[in-house]
Amino acid sequence: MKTLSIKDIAVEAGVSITTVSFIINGKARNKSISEAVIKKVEKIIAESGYKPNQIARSLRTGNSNIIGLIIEDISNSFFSRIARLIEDKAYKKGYKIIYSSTENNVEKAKELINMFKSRKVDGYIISPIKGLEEDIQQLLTDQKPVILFDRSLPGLDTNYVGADHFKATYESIASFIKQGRRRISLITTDIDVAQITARLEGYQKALEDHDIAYDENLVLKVHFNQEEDETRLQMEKLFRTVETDAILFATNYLAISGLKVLKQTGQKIGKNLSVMAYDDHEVFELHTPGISAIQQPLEEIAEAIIQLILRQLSSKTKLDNQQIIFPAKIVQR
Amino acid sequence: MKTLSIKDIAVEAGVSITTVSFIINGKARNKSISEAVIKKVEKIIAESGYKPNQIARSLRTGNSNIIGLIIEDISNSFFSRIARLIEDKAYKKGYKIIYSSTENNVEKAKELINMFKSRKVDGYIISPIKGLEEDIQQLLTDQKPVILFDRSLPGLDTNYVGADHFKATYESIASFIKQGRRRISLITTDIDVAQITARLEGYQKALEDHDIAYDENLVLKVHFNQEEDETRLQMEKLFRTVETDAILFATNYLAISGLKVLKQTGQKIGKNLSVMAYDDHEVFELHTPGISAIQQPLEEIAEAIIQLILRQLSSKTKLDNQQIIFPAKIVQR
DNA sequence: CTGAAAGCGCTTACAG
DNA sequence: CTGAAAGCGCTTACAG
Repeated sequence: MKTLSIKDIAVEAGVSITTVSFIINGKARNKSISEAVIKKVEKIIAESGYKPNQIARSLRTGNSNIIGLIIEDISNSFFSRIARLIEDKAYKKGYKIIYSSTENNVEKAKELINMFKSRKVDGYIISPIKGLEEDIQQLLTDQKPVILFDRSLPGLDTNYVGADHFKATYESIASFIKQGRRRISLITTDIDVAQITARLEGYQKALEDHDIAYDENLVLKVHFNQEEDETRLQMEKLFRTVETDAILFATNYLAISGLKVLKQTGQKIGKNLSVMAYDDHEVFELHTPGISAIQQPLEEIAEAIIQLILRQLSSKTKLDNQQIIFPAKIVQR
Repeated sequence: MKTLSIKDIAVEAGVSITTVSFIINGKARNKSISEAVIKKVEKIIAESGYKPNQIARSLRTGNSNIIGLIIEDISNSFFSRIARLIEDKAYKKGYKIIYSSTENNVEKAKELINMFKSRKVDGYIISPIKGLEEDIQQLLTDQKPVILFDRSLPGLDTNYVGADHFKATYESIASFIKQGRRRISLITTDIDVAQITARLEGYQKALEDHDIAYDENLVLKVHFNQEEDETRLQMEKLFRTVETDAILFATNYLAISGLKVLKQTGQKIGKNLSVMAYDDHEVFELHTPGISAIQQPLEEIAEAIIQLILRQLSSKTKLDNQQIIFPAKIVQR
């Protein structure tokens, strides 16, 4: 069974493909096609189950109704939740999402952008990594809507949606200090992106403001793409050799690994040790004792991203870029 | 800056677009294009950064190098992990994945299939729901590669990759009974799909084989799309009113909700209550006490899916459908 | 060894 | 009120 084309419909209805096209695209009234013809063609379309070929439409119009979403890792719950929310909202507006994970690999990320380009996606939602500046600048130069989220890239003037990581980290460390903690450890990753470095800076500033000396032995920068076993070994060593009364984990997967290590080594969280995680996760609520977490407002972030990109997509002229920064919330457990 | 087309390259090189096309598609030697021309054209392509327009290519060839992935919910960790693995493997073979969540909504799922159709995806990987039989049959009739996974649809002769849910459930219930449990509760959902009903059947058969009467008060079927609060209320009521010494949760998100309820009501897991979850989750390993779980072999499942679909994609002739069922593993904690 | 031309299925400026 | 025709950027059968 060959799939139907606009021509088949036109022949069947005894009109030109132009007329059919106008009707499909809701331009019929505009173009003053007679009601009778509209009715007839619509009936034939409905009965035949004809669906316009989007590929042909894309080739002709240059757009695709697809938004490309580039994230670090879809299996990370922060990203998968955001992805679900974005997909949902985009879908309601007639846009589809095509996504891919970069795994923090610059080469893969560049390829993804190229692939999205050659597929003529209408807009880009990117959680960027260092090294993509040029590629993203090129998209901007080509007048493509680009929304960065979670992380921004210094030197690029783009739309950005994120949370105030510096402030959230600062406050979490301050809350540790208020509890009387002095030997506060930060376990973070070595990825060189703004949202991670901001967490280190928030940590340092909070210590400084409370007259606590920065001790680099308390800071562990885990290599991004290493095996979890390796990460756990490093943490175990830190916990064994350095005296610590509080730990802030800069990502939820680091916190999960850390909790496994603490469980295994039998170190109890509570009177002598406080723990907090960046980005909430079901594990933390259910853990005994509950683990405090810094929560980014996922729903608001997703909504802001979609609003920004739709605004760009529907505007003929270049709009001013917006930076939308949401406060993150500390959930004490 | 206009994007380059094959014509620009042809003009620049002083050859026809036919020649350029042959070179791009690796058919140059085949078509006996001279080495000198090949070199020259390749150089120009590399220097100009020209990327072929995939939309035009798709329109002409009828395929897209895109595989459509239709799942229940990308934010469910079972699906997001599978999605990541599939994306990874597909990517290495030059295929891209475009995904969407059905949210167990038949209408949305049908729309997604239609959208994928009109985007001319090369193949479909679907975790199906009841009501899609006709649409999927249509894809098969159109000779499109279709792989169902996680759930199968009775009456459809397709490729299928999944786990033996009946056996896994049977064994988990049997292990409860071996521990001396008699009042075993099953908390499941009301979605009418094979992989969920198989879990109920495994539960019933295990009870029967061990001469334990089936008691419907012990079985809770939670409505799929309801709010978590509602689910928790129902569970709380069950735990309060019905005597239970073991609980099998038929999905990981139900188990997570259930653990929250148990935590809140102060019911301890251990001597008087065993708990097991279907599909593992980080929560279960870290929970105190650890929660046993039924683990599907995600890596093997993803690999089998990709193998099957690539096999179909690269074969000119119709291949026999395969059903690949992996055993699930019980992790006792 | 290489190219002119048809055609994939649409949209739209133009003409009547 | 409606249609013929050009063109989006490719691939490929055919011709030389």
